[in-house]
Amino acid sequence: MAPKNDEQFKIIRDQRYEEISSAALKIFARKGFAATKISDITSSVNLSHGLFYHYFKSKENIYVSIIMNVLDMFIETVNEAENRKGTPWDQLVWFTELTFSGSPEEASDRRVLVNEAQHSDTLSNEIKQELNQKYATALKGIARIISKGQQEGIFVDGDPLELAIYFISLNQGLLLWNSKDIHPIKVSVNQVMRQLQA
Amino acid sequence: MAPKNDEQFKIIRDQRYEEISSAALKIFARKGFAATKISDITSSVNLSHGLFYHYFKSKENIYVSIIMNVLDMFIETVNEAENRKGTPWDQLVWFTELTFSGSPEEASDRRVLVNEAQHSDTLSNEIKQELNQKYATALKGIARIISKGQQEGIFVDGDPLELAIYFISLNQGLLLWNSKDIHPIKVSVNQVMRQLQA
DNA sequence: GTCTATACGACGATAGAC
DNA sequence: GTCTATCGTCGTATAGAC
Repeated sequence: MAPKNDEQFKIIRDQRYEEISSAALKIFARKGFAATKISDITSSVNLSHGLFYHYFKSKENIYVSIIMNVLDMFIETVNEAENRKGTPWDQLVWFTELTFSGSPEEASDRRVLVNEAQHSDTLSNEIKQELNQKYATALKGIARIISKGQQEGIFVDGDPLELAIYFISLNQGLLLWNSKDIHPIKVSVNQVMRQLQA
Repeated sequence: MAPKNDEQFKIIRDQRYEEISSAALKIFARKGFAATKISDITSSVNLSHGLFYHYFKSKENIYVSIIMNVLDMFIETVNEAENRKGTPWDQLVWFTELTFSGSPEEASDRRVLVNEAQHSDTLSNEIKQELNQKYATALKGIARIISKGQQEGIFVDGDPLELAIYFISLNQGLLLWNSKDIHPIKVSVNQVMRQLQA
């Protein structure tokens, strides 16, 4: 009986889960894993300390789940770009525009977060490996697009995987740049694409 | 009397100071400020816990002093490039080669460290401002080189400061890339310079 | 100058009331 | 399901012996 209540509970629970994750992402990105206190998260969403642990097993647990989620979306975006209509050039332009569209803060936060996770010593090797694997998957997608573009003669010659690394490095370097408070810029897609132009 | 002893003490103290700083840089870069324990630092250089505080006032103190030092060296390198013989192109090639020469780990560590410091919420605003100012100083140096190159017609058109940001972002993105354990690459100076090429 | 021992506070996680 | 109260641990910084 009352299956409807169960479902509604689940929906509320899921919404709350998302709300907590989203707030936590921002805080983790800005303070780092170690410096982030559970109370930082709970106070930002009006959640009691105790109840937090009904949603997540531990601090590491929420941290890892957030990062995996970000990486999955990253892979998904690359796949969308690859399956899109248009030339490889158009596909990467679309990807770049998407990377720098929307709130710069959110994009920066995601980047900073993943960056810290990949680099940090606090995560176990298994998790870091899984993380790197997801990242590598996305990278290979970019490399495939570049490779196709090379065959069509619109991209510069060279190892597609290496070119993908240059491409991604510039993208992420720019994202990180705009998270600093020095001189934020409106990223020019053309300038980013220059790097690959034949 | 015994001024020689005093001097030798100072030399030993300075050497020890450098030794601690150098070890701490590596650890801070890999674990982040918050996750780094004083004992991590002291145990890596065989220093007792108590004695550490004869060298540095606090954990934040050593952290900030290391970062300021890294940034000063960064500015110094840009100045050297600018005052060098050769075309602006040669100057930036030299700078890029230097950036990726030597131990990739050390270069990555410095980059990761400064990156965290610039982004982190734990540092006071005064310090972050000083830090950003140093960074901006270096950036303006790069911009001047680019501007000169534009006048000579060897660099692409555009706001020199913005182009400097692209240039630095790519450099740093690549440094961060090589600090990940996915697919380290030997950075090609030509590929980096493509971005500025007229 | 170098060490050991300890004070003191902070934080993650849990227990248990409602 | 939600809260408050508390435990246990860890880590910075200091005090004080040698």
